Amino acid sequence: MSAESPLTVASPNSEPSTTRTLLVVDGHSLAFRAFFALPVDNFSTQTGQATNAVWGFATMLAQVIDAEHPDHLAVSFDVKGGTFRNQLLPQYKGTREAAPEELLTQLPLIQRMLTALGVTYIEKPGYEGDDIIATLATMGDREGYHTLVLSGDRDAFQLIDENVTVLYPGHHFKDLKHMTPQAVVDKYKVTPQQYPDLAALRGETADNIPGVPGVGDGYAAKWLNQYGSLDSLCEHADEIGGKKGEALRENIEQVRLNRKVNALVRNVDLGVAIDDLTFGDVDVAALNELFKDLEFGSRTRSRVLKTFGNGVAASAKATRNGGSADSNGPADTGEGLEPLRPTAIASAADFGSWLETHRPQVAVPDEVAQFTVRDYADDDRHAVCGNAVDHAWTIAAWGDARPGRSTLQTLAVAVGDDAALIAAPIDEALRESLQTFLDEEHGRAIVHGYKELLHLLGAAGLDMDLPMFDTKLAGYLAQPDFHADDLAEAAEHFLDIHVEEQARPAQGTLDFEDEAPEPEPDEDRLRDLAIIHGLAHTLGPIIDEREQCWLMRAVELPVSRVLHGMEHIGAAVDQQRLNAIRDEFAADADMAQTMAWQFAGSDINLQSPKQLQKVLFEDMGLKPTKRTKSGSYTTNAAALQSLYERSLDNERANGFLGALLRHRETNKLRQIVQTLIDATNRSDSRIHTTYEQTVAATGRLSSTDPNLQNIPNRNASGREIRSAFVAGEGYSSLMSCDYSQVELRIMADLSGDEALIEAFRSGADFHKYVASMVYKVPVDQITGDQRSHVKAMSYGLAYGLSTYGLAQQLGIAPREAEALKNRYFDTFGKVHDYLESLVASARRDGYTETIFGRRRYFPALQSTNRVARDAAERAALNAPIQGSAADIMKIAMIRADRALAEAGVTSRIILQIHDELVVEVAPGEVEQVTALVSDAMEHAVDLAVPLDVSCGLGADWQLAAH
DNA sequence: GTATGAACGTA
DNA sequence: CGTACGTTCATACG
Repeated sequence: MSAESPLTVASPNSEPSTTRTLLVVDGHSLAFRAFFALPVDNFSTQTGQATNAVWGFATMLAQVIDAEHPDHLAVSFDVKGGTFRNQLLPQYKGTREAAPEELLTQLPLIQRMLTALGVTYIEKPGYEGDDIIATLATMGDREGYHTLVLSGDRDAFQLIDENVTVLYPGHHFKDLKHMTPQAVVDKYKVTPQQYPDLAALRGETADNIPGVPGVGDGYAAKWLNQYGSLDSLCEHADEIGGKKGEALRENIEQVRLNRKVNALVRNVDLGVAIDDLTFGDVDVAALNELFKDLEFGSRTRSRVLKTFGNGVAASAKATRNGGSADSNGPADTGEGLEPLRPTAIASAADFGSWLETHRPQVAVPDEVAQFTVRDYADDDRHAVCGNAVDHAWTIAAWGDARPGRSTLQTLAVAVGDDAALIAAPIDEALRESLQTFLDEEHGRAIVHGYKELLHLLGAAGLDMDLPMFDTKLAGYLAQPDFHADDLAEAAEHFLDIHVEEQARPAQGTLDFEDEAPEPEPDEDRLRDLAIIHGLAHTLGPIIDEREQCWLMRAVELPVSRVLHGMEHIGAAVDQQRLNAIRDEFAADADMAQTMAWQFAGSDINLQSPKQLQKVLFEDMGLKPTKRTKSGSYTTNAAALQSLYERSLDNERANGFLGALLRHRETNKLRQIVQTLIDATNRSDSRIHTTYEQTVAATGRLSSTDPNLQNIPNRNASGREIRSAFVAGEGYSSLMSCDYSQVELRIMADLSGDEALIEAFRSGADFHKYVASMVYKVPVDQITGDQRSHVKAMSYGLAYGLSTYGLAQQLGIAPREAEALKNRYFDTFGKVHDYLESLVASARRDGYTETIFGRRRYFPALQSTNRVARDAAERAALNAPIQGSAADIMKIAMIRADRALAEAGVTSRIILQIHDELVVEVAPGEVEQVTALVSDAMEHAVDLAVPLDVSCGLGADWQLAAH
C-alpha cells in the first residue's frame, strides 16, 4: 500500500448519540499492522531509527478518532514476560516472539507519543493487552458506554455485544470492519459468545495454537450450531463420524486447552476508572521534540494536532497550543512546500544578473560535483551525494518530450526560494549563456528525469552533462515497485503532500496542429520545482544510506544519456517493406476469416472471446479445456490447438478451429506491422521509441510507443517483420550483438558452483555439456530430448519453476520432471543452495539485491495468502538474477557508447532488447565497431565465468541475426 | 471517455 | 502451477 495514502475508515459512525463512546486500542496489534503495512525504508531517520510503525499508529489512531468521535480513550500494551497462557500452553505465540527488532524499538516511541498526546496507555504484568481491553470493555458496559475495540486480534470478537463493537482491519489496513454481533454471525455463523469455542476448534496460526486438523471455520460452526456449545460438543464427540470426528476425539484435550487460553480476563485490576480516560491534553512541546527526533514533518504534526487538539479534555488547548502549530512555522524537513519567488528571464543579461545574485547559495562540494566514473571498480561504490541536495540548483523544463519531435515551453533554474523562469523561444545570446551555465554547473544540479530533460533542452539547442541527482531515478532505486505517473503522484507518495489537480487541458498527446496546447501556469511550475527539491531532500539520504549513489550516478544517469541518444536517433525502417508485409498478413488474415465464417455459419467477430466461447462451447458443443481466472472458458492458442487436435472427426469444428488459429496468428502480425507503420516519423522515416527507465521493478528497461522490445522473433513469418528495420541514410548495415545465457552465468558466478562454472569455462555446447553432467554420460551420447529437457530446467531455475510447470512444458510426467530436478540439483548443489538463500534473505531483510546493489522489496513474503506468498517467493528468486543481468547490460551500453564516441566513429547504438544491442554501422567501420561493442559487452563486469557475446551483421535486423 | 480482462508478442 | 514487460481489442462502466 502506498505509504501516504490517507487512511480512511470504512463506515464512520456518524449517528448522533447521547451515549458516551469509549475507544480501546490494542496497541501491539495496531503497531504490528502499521509496521507491516508501511515500507520501513520510507520511514526511518538519518540515524537509522525506523519510524513506520509510529507514523502508521499515529495516522491510524487519528483517523479512527475523526471517524468515531470517542469521548474516552485508552491504549493497551502487552508486557514482556509471559502470562498465565504460556504456562498452560508453552508454545503460545511462539511464532510471534520473532517480532522484528525494527518494530520493537518503536514501541517505546509510540508510548512516548501517547504520553505527549495525553492518551492513557495501560500495561499489566502477567496479562495481555487483550485482557486489559476485555476489562475496559466490561467496565464500560457496566457504566453505560458504547465501547469500540480497535484490534487485529480475533480473540477480541468474544467481547462483541450490543454495546461493544470491534473495529477489525481488513486486508487493507485502512479498511476497518465494524464487527457487530450480526457481522460475526454473518461471517462465522456463530454468535460472538460462541466465537472462542469456534476458535478453539479451528486453532490460530498467528498465535501458534494448533486446532483440530482438517477443521476450519465451516465445520466448527456446523458442530457448534448442532450441539450449542463446545462443552456439549465434547460430551457428544463419539457421535461424530468420519475422519473429522476422529480428529476431534484425538485432539479434544488440545481444544479444551485452547478454550482456556483464548478466554479473555474481564476483571483485571487496572486501577483506573473509565471517566479518567480522557484525552486531548496535548503536551505540544514534548510532541514537537518527539516528532523532531523522528524527523516527521509539519504536515504529520498538524494532522495529529488537529485530531488530538480537539479532544473533550482540551481545556488547556486554547492557551497552550492554540497558535503554536503555526508559530513554529513549517518544519524544515522538506515536507512543507515553500512557495518559490519567480523571476521571468527574457535575455542573457537577465539571466546573468539573476545567476550572480543566486550563485552563492549553491554549495556542492567539488568532489561531489565532479563525480566521474573511472571504471566500474569497487572503490567508487561508497560515494555519497544526497547530503548535498539542499544546496544545489534545481533544473527543470516543460514541454513535449516525445523523442524526435520534442518542443520546449519553459525552462527553469531554481535555488533556495527563488526560481528563474525562461520561456521559449530562447534567443541565441540567452541560449549561449544558458549553455555556459549548464556546462559549468551540471554537477551541482538536481533534476527529475534527466532523459526527458535532455529531450526538452535539445529542442532549444541545449545540452547538459550529467547532473548530481535525479529524483525520478532516485525514487525508482528507493522503491522500484512504485511508479508515479507525474510529479504530483511522486509528491503524494514520497512526501505526504497532496497536490490538488489543476484544471488543465488534456495531456497533449493528440493535440491538433493548429491548436497549440495551453501553457501550464507559472504556479504549476513553481510547485513542480518545489516538489523536485522536496523529493531530493527526502530521497538523497535514503540513496546515501543504502549506498546507491554510485548506482544512480555511474549507471542510471549515464544510461539515461545513452538512451536519450538512442531515442533521439530512432531506428530506420523501410516503409515500402512494412506496407508489403502488412498487405500480405492482411490478405492471409482475411482469407482465414472468410473460411472461419463459413464453418461457423455466421459472421462472428473472431476477436471476441465471448462470441468464440458461444460458437465453440455452445453451438458446436466442444468440451472446454481450461478456464480463465474469471471463470469463463479460455479460447487461447493452446486451448484452440488442443481442441483442434481432438476434433479431427468433426469436420465443421476442425475446419473452424484451423481457420481461427490461422486468423489469430496472421491478424496479430498484421496488427503489429500496422502499429509500426503508424509509429514511423514521416520526416525521417524512423521509429523513435521511448525507453522507460523507471518502470520495470527488476531494473530492466521497457520500451513504449511503440514497444520495440517485442518484435516477433520466434517463428519465421513473424521474424519477417525484422527485415523492415534497416540501416538509414549514411549507414550501410545493422549489427546485432547479444549475450548468451547471461542469467545462467550470473547464477554460476553468484552461487560459486564449481560444476556450473566449469561448464561455462569449457566453452563447449553449454546445454549439451550440462546434460552430460546431469545424466553422467559422455557429451557425444546426449540425445536431443536430454539436451532440451536440461535446457528447459536451466532456464526455469531463475523463474522458480515448479516440477509441475516443467512437466507441463516438456510434456513429460511430473514424476519424471521431479527426477530431472533432483538429478540436476545433485550435480549443481550450490545453485540450489544459492536460490534458496535468495528467498531466505528476502524473508529476513525484506528485500533482494543485485550485484550492483539495486534493491527490490517483497512485502508479500509476509502474506498469509499462500498464492500471494508463493508468487512473491518466485519474484524474489528472479529479481536479483534478472536485475543483475539488467545492470550488466546498462554498464555495457555506457561502455559501448563511450568506446564508439572515443574512437570517433559515426556508428551508434539504436536499440536495446534486454540482452541484445542493435548498432547502426557506418561504411568502413564494421570491424572496428564489432570489436568495440563486443569488448564493451564482454568486459562490462568481471565474473567467475566469461561473458559470451555473439555479433551478427546484415543489411537489415533479420539478416543481422546470427 | 476510462477501466478491466483476455490474449499474445518479447527477453 | 516460472519471471519481467506493453499493446491491442472487446466489453462494461459512468
